[in-house]
Amino acid sequence: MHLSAKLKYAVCAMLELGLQYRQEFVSVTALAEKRSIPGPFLEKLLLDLKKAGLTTSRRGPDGGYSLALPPDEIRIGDIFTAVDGPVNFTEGFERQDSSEIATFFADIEQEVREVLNTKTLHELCCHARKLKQLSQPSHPHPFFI
Amino acid sequence: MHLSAKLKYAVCAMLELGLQYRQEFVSVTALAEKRSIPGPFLEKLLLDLKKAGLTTSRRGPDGGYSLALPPDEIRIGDIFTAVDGPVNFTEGFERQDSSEIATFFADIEQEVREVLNTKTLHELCCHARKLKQLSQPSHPHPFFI
DNA sequence: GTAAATACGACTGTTTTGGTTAGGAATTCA
DNA sequence: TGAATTCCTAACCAAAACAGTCGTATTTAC
Repeated sequence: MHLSAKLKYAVCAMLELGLQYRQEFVSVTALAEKRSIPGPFLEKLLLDLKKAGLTTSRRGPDGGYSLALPPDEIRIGDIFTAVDGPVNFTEGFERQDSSEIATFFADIEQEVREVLNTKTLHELCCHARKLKQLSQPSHPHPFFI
Repeated sequence: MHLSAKLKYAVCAMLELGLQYRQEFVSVTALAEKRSIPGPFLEKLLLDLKKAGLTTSRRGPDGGYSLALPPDEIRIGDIFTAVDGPVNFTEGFERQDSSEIATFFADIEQEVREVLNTKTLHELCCHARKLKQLSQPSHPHPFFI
């Protein structure tokens, strides 16, 4: 079980939008360059995220995309669902001779959903900021100079 | 996120082998008919499961497949891994500019693995037996006759 | 030897994935 | 008004993955 390229791009883009939340709108081109994502592909992606209510956009000069919600109200599972559709482990098991498996897997499916819905974009942003701070401290403490 | 047909077939087959554990070897043809799985496809599948150490086989008349381990030592996650490869949420995020995401998703990946490794084939078998008993009680209690 | 079964590899058609191209519509600013 | 900038939409395409078949070799039991 692996993640599609589309979903990985989506997570990258959402992280970047999360880090720039409440600043200016970010153009598709800028996002694509910053995160090395094929431009036109990212465009469709951001549109999917918009349809799912996770991003919002503005056209014209200085337009671009932005989060539609604060990062702590966006769950990682929401990104999965918006891009790849909902986690579904029971589809195809419903036919009469394996409905036993369907009910068993409904449980597993629910637990996986909870894993994805427990973590938020805000947590990912915090994690990213912390790592960046450790690797390139831009304002070292005076004591160490 | 959905399950491949291959994986669904594998779970069906493993359940059937689990229900018949310690009885005779089950031929691919018999399994395929019982669970409505395309024969030649099931064949490759059972071979994958064998390579992963989950099933064992015997050739010749009265040959067939059987579990290589008792059902309570086979985790649902083992079936996933054998058929579709290991759960991998971090691959592709390792490149320098998104290693932050890789480390964040390593956590999520681990939690998903735990969900799949917590449930065993034995539990699935029990679940199936219970449902079957409820829907078609072959030996109803004398009191109700 | 013959029949029954697995083992193995090559092959095929369809769907999904990853991505491009081209043009239209909205917004801003001069 | 009009030109530049940006999102929006749809059609298109190649390559890979998926689902499944076929043919044949090998092992085993009788």
